[in-house]
Amino acid sequence: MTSATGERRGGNGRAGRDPYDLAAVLDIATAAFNEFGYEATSMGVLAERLGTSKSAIYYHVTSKEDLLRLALDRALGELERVLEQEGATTGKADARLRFVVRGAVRVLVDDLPYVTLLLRLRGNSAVEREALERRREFDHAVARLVDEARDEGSLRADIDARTTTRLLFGMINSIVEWYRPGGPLTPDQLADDVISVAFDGVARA
Amino acid sequence: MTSATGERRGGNGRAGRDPYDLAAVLDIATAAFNEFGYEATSMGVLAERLGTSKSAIYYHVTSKEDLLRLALDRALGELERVLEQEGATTGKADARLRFVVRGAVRVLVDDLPYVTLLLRLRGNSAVEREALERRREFDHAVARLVDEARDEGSLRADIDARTTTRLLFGMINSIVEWYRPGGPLTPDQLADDVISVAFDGVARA
DNA sequence: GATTACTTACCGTCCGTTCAGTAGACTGTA
DNA sequence: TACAGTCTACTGAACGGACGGTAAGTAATC
Repeated sequence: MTSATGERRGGNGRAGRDPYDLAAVLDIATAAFNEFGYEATSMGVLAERLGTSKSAIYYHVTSKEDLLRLALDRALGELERVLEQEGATTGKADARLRFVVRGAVRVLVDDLPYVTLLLRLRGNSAVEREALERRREFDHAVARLVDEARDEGSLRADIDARTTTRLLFGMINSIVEWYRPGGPLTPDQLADDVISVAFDGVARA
Repeated sequence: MTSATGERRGGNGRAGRDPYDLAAVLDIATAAFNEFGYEATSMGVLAERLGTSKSAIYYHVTSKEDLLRLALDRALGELERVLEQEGATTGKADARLRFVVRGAVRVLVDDLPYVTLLLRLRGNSAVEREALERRREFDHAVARLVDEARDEGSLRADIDARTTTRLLFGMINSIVEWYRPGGPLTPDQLADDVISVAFDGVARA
């Protein structure tokens, strides 16, 4: 049996060996899923990278798909948390939208591999479809913000709100394809640049 | 033996049965690769969708990877053709950049499945790495255009040119994730919107 | 001796690919 | 017109290997 989070035991009961680190397993699994693709990543390779055996993984996780579910849950949880923060719920719509964009960029950078995995989903299994559904709800919440900011007069009204949202988040999400922490661009600078380009464009003002 | 294009014969020699349509095979294969992911698409499913057998496919193509190569070649060829057109080689850098952006959007729409496949590559095999290399060359050509447009004074200079290019093409490439031909937005309108948002931003002018 | 956290060995399935055989269309010769 | 020969374009069955997952046993810790 698995617990609600999918971890099999993990805690420190009284007897037995040292507990191990589920987070480390997830880190390595997520990195491999991103590197090879979920389907192309074998449990054997995963075990090798973890320095254990395949069956050792199955002691803690019920299936390969369970690893995927746990990883996606983390990314989605972090993104959803942005929408719940005060900056996203109070104030002018324009400021709330900018807060959410900045928050999304931060989550993207802080949990880069997890969000990368989320953004590459295809929906081939129940786990993937559920994650896509949660992602769609996030997108809708942002779309509502865009609508409000438009009504408020902060955003241009000559382009469809849905298209605006999609182009906006297309730009944001593409960050996972090239940004690597530790480079010349700090997360805060990146967020500044994204907001600046997204709201004011690349042309000279 | 395969020909240079990877097709095995295809033409009409004198004897034998009706030739068949390689383009149709590629269409179906590309659609399936996009739907399930390349690794997760089995030759059996492909054969089923084509209404033939697995081994019939192997008469025309040497391997599953060959199908991938042919599909990627098509997408890359179309993108590279944009850079060779007159609008991309003569005139002000700003106009050339806008021409290339518009051309890229058009290729994206016209060959949506093929470009989608290209944009989701991971680089797990030689075929994928070669395609990524060609794509990188395309990106570099665009980056040079961005540089020129900046020097010319048409683009803002407060943001790194590389970051600008990436955000610009992040926005453009994200189109494959949501745009579907036949919807309310025509390809030309889409190109207009992309250029407008990319160059002038989503904020009210 | 109870419980945890494994290890080694293995199982059934599916996948990409191959191979032997063959039906159908055409050509060349009589 | 007949029919052997040649070529294309397949079919159906099979193969080796890899993969996700399991079963049974065991060392470490309480």
